[in-house]
Amino acid sequence: MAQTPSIPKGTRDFSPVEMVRRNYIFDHIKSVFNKYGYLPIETPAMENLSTLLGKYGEEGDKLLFKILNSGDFLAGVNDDELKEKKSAAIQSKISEKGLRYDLTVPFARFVVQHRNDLVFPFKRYQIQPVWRADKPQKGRYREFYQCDVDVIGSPSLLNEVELIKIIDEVFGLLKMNVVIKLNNRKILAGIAETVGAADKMIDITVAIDKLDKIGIDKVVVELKEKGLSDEAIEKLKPILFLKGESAEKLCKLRTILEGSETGIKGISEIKTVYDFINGLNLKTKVELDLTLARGLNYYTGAIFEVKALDAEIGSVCGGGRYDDLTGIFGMPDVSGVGVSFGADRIYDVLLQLNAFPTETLNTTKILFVNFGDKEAAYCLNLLEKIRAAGINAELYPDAAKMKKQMGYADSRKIPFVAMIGENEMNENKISLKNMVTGEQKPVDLTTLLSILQME
RNA sequence: GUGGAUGUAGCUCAGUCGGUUAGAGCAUCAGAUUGUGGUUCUGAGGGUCGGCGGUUCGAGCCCGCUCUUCCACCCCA
Repeated sequence: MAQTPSIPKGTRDFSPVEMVRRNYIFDHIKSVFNKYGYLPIETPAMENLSTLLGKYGEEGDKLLFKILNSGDFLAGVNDDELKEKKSAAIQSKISEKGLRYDLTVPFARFVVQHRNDLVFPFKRYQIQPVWRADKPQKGRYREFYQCDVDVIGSPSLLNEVELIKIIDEVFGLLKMNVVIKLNNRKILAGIAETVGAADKMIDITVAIDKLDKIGIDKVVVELKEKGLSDEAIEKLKPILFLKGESAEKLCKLRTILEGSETGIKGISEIKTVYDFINGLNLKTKVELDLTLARGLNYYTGAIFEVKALDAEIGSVCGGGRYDDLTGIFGMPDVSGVGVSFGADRIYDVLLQLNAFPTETLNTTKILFVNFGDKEAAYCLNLLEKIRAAGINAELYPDAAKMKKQMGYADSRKIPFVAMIGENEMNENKISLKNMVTGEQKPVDLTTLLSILQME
């Protein structure tokens, strides 16, 4: 063999076993989405770059995969630009399409484009791969699936509550222990306002997000670097060290943020959500986490993040409310909220915890041994009847040696093998072998069907 | 984007101080067994030692560059 072929960095092949497991995740997620009245959509893998650029911040733009224009892509580039290797200037001329980076922005585009055909509030789900030109590492891929649920066109906090319920139900079905972390961008804005650095909200949230990891001293250093005054930092400190249960924290926070209208609004939003979910029978803990920031800057209200409790991995689900995502596409004042399940990370967690059900790969119930053309033709008739009864069955395609055909059944873990040679054909019988017990006996078709259906 | 590690058969990995023809287990294929799998025994195939260049009489081993994979940071699902 020449060189073994390979696939691009950060991408993966999925074997049949892996696909069975992935479908196990997708099927459960879909069933919950459907149950709450969400409808499926799909959008193309590639979007116009104008749709994608500028929506994910500067970092995000760098992580977009760009698609080279077809045909003579250098035609519009002038010699000077080429000679000076001005990548940025040339890029916009040679590439006008890119692979989608998430499902939310394409969804916003979809909503604006089809607004006249949609009924609002529009509840949709979308399960498709997305691509990021990130450096791959543990739990991070360049091609991965997101499972998005969003409701757009309704400002009601009942939607937040519904999403929390959906998260609770999905992870309940998958038997995964998780904690839902909840925060609100308005509170973060209120904090920034209160300490007198309203314009530094993002910097403040990113820094306090690291509090657990790097400790207060380094956070202070980082905030100073970002240009926050000592005075502001002193005001911020008591907020960072708020202790207690979520309700208690909220109460204290309300006093601190008194002067900020936005902050108070954020608190009352969170409180409303809590009041609703307290009446529900949630298995998952919903924790108020003031350090939860989330990078995407289009969030304006609630933000969610779900962490697996029994595995060291980043978040397995995240999302939030965005008040004006469609505004950038010319449709202002439409509020939406949604979350995204990271199927690949959920997969990694379940695998690590050995939490996949076992009997998932027995796709074929019975294999017919091939003894030659005459016998095979006879088997084909039987197969038709067996399959009509809803049983997965196959005939070995070649009249290979018995050892080979039995070995095939064995390694495919097919539980039954049917052997029909000249004798069986004459007697109108099927020699049925149970591959688990090794037991073998001649049966007629009716008996065979009832044995297979019992399993 | 920054820093660290890694790469030998399809897979997991040995390979001494730089020294003859690079090994093992698993997997694959064939035979023992022409209508019976798993277990066993015998045999076979399979290598650009990640790639390119350098040092050397001689490189899987030393040096440089590059790519891959993994880990940390940044960020993120």
